[in-house]
Amino acid sequence: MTIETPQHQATFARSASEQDERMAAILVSVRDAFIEKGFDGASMQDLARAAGMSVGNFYRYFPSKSAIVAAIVGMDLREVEAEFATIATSPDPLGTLRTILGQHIDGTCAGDCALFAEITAAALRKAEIGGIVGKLEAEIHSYLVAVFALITGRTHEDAARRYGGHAGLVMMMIKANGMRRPTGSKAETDLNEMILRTIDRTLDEIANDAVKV
Amino acid sequence: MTIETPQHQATFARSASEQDERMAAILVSVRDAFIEKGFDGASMQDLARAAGMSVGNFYRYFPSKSAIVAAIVGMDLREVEAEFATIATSPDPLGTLRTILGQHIDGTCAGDCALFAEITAAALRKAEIGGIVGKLEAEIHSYLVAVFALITGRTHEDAARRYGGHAGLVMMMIKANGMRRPTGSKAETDLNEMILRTIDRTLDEIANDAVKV
DNA sequence: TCTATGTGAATGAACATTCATTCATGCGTG
DNA sequence: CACGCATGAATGAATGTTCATTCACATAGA
Repeated sequence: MTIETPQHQATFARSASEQDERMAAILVSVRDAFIEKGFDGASMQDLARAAGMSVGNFYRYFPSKSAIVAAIVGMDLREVEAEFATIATSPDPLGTLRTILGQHIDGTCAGDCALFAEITAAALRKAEIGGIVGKLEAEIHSYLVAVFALITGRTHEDAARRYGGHAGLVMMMIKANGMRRPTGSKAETDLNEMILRTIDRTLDEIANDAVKV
Repeated sequence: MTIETPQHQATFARSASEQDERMAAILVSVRDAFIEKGFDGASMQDLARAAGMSVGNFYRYFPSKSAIVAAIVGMDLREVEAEFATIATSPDPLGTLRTILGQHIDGTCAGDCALFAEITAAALRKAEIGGIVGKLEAEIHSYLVAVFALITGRTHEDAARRYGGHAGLVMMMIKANGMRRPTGSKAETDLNEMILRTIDRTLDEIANDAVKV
């Protein structure tokens, strides 16, 4: 079983967009393998099998495990960018931000949480991955600050000075929430509610700090 | 180089407390190896070397990696228990709790954070470790609720119902904070401050909810 | 001597990485 | 159109390494 482009087997020399699609499909499969076995736990043969291809061919796509993580993180970043684009162009940026954050908290998050935890752990150990993750987080932080600037009518610099901590807190909560083991207990829903409340308050604090018109 | 008890080579047939000390010393060394290489990344020979003993002998102490994690978590639990004992017997439980939580946030945390991240990730993957960690977290949660009950003059059940989410939030923030990569940037101190503020507010909310006398 | 404590070589499985090879297609030539 | 060749895509066996786990053996207090 091989991963195939929609119209089977596609052409031979692949176009750039076909390659992108291919890459994305591979990353999705590989992600599952990482979730199941962990960064060090997943062998290259595991990953190749998950991607539906031979080991040798897999090495044509990724020269190392770190490269895979970099690719996955890059894909995540593109998703986040899309979300922030939605927020920025929305008639009600704050409301849209709240909605999207709420979805991230409530979302079953399936395996993404596990991957999050896995990558976080690896980032603390391998400098290479630490750098990649650090860049991702810095970019998300900057996007958040941009939204805060938009909401309050402040410059990006001013917003960064005032709300940098707020942005960090929101990110931390989303991240930490994602790394919880789902238990289905009352404690879980209690905490969920508490997180949402805390995020709401944090955003309120910013909204109430908008420059007067 | 071998790890030795203070008076070299110790006696032969060891007393129970000597064994405990030995075990603790081994765990401390092994912890470092886990921090450096990760759960899957650290091999049993790595761990044995870190503990300053032969592979074969190491297996006499721990039959598996999971057993090591269980032992480490058990040690951590005993530390946490000691902290909560201090809080519970303090003349000002709330103040003492604030102080201890503050220390956990400010603490350089050295490698403990990395180990935290590592164990969290492993807990999501290996059911065995998930169970151990889940128990640890449940116990800490219960200790926190007990302190909240003490502070407000409520029963444990009532406190659990009212403040279960609060306890979860505090734990989550301590945990998430511990897993951050130290950057030394302004964003880091901003977030630190924000976390402390959020914890303070959470505790205030509980303190203000004490039963009237 | 007996038993708790310890050693480190040995074993076989799994691992990352490489490589000789095959496959399938596009393309130029006749 | 038919033929053969160049080339990107894919294969999976081979290589040397590391791993978890076991085992035969050593040492030293009791």
